[in-house]
Amino acid sequence: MPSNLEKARRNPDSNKARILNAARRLFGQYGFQGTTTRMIAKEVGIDISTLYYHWGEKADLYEAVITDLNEGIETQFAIIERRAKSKSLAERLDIAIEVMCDYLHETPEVSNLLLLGYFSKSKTEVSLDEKVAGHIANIAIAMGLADDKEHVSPRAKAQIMTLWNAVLNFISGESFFRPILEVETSEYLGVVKETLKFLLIPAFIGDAADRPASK
Amino acid sequence: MPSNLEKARRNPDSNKARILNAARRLFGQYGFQGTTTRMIAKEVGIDISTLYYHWGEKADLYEAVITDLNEGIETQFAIIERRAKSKSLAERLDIAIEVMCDYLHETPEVSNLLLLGYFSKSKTEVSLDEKVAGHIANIAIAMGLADDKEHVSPRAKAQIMTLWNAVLNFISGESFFRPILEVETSEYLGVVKETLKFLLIPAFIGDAADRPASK
DNA sequence: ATAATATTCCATCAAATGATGGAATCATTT
DNA sequence: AAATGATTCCATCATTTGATGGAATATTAT
Repeated sequence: MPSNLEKARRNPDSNKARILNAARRLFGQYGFQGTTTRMIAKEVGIDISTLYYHWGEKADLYEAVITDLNEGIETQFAIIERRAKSKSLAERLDIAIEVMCDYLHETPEVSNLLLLGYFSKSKTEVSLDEKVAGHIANIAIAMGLADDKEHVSPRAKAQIMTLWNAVLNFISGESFFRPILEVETSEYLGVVKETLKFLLIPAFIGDAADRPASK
Repeated sequence: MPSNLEKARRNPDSNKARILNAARRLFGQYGFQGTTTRMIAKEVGIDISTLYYHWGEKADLYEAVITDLNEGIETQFAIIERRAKSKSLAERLDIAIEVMCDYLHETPEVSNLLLLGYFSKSKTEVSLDEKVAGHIANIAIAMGLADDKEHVSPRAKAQIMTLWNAVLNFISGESFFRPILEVETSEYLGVVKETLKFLLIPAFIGDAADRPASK
């Protein structure tokens, strides 16, 4: 329920809000099945019945987490769209990569939750990311690859998905990928941004210009 | 245990082997925490104590699944390496994308298991994919981007990771991404391959051209 | 055929987990 | 201060889950 979420957001010190935040961290780290209501309650330092009082059953809390998270992402898209206005495609992509990488790196549970939503089926039907189509379309528009949500070409969608997933993967899998890359924590985000820009921006541009022979 | 796995592989009709295969499918679909030993036993049509008799505790079975899966992947890398010998970089990348996409598309649990391994921390420390570093290095060598496992540049690693992750994401998230792309099931794999080749091959080639000569 | 070994299932445990009722406490209103 | 409502915790349930002992059955070796 949105009014329910609103209540938690208005008072960030309330137990209700603290539960939501702890749930986000833990669901993001261990997934829906891997997180117990007791883990969340313990993290907040309250009894589990307080948790149930505020959010109802576990699946409802999870749903609230996802809704909250999707709104956070949409806020970032709005920022990108505003900053990308009247820029070249290359600059727009640069901005998009910068903003999303920074945002997700600050709140790594978000990437994790999204990826878990994409790839793991929960026995109990909790998944609810039909929002993704919207995200993809929003990026397409912000990048100037489409004029409205209904007319994004499949090719543009596939390309944006590749980019979007790559960002999520690198942020979410940092603990996994960073040692392999042998870079310091402080350098990781920079390496990721650089790699993504280097790999993908030329391809997007080449495509937008109707594929001239590159290089 | 390798000898343990070997036993199951030698007799694919044995309950031991059937348990392993069911476990792979279910762990891949629902993750470690989301899969119960009873689910696996039910799928095979046996009692759970038979499962415990053959594989010991749940975590051991999971470990066997992962080991089995990693060996399957290494087999594919060997195929790629053989077929890619003495081809141009563009052709090598093409072959790698073709082989891995086809293989993973036939056994979608594999991508899922790998991704879950990357992104979800299990409370019980079961994760065991230090193999990934090896996979990345293997691709780098097969692509001719490096001469030996110890000397793969971070940049090459990051690029290969992007490609590798993109493949896993698209295969594993098909049920999620295909409706968004609005393509038929029969077309999906082709669209994915095309997108990956189009986006990534030029970037790899451009980069290799900048590299101080090696081959 | 007999003995030894391997495999399977039934019954059962203990712990963990999702969930709830109800008493106690705190805050707000009147 | 009293009354009303909101919040919190304790105690407790019913299920689910990982795991095991032991009897029964099948398989293999002698």
